[in-house]
Amino acid sequence: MPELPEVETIRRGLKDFIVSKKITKIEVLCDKSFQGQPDQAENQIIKAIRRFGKALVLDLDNGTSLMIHLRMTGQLIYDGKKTERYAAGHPSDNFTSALPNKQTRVVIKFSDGTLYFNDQRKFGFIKNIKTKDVANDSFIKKLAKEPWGMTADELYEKFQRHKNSLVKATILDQSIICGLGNIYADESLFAAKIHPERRCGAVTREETEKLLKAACDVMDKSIASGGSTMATYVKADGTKGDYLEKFAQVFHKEGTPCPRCGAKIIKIRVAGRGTHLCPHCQISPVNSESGASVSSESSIKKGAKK
DNA sequence: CTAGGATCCTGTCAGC
DNA sequence: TGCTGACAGGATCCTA
Repeated sequence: MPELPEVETIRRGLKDFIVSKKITKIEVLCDKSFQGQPDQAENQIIKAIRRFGKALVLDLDNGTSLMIHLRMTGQLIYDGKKTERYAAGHPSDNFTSALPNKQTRVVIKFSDGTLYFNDQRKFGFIKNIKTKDVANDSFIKKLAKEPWGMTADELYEKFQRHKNSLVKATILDQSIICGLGNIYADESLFAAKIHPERRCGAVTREETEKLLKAACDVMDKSIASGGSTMATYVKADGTKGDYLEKFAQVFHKEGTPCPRCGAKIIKIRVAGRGTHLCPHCQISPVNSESGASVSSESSIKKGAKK
């Protein structure tokens, strides 16, 4: 779940709590969630936290690193001894409830606090690798540039290479453009007025530029507000990051009016993912393009449209 | 090489 | 109330 803005939020927040602190103990509660030797990281000081796309890397004193990927449902929750808590990742009651709990997979202990890695679906992981091998990690080395560092020409060229792919599926591919996930893909396409089922080959250079700019804007805003799901807690005050409520225009908004034109936002399925859009602002290729080669698919109605 | 679908896993919710 | 199937803020693997 966590997309680039959430992971960046975690990195920034966690930095103050754990950098230059020593890991005293790592407890692995679910074998699948930790690859490698946890004890390699014990009694090591964390020198830095880096982010590569949606992955985090903690560099340790002894030349090894801990790579963390939260995938769909991962969370990192730092619990200080003196009641302060910093939590981000997949939103849930775990942010404020007692830990460890049933979804806690790995516990990283410090002398003055504890970092919990929670992950309901166990898709995420932590792994121990050598710091010098980070750049060659199979996941990290495939990552494309993030939207801020990519030019419209570069993205347009990639679209031409994948001209028969659906544009939404393409921008979710981290080797094409890095950082977008299901939320920001939908939000960016809405902002750029591009229907998610358009074929990449039919997206113009100008639209590509709008899309790239939209991706930057949407994620900038999210990072500035602390990601969609972060939360800083003092004691158990129930506050949460609320990107979805404050900034989302279409994501999880099916049935509500489009903020631009008032038409009802709908939810459909594209490339196997729930996809939100305005059927008026984002013109369907089925109705507009001559090709007619795009298979119409089931709309997961809820705001079916009149 | 690209494109599309299944799959990993647990929990929740809608519909019967 | 209980059961069943669909779905979930990700990425990889397998197939054509």
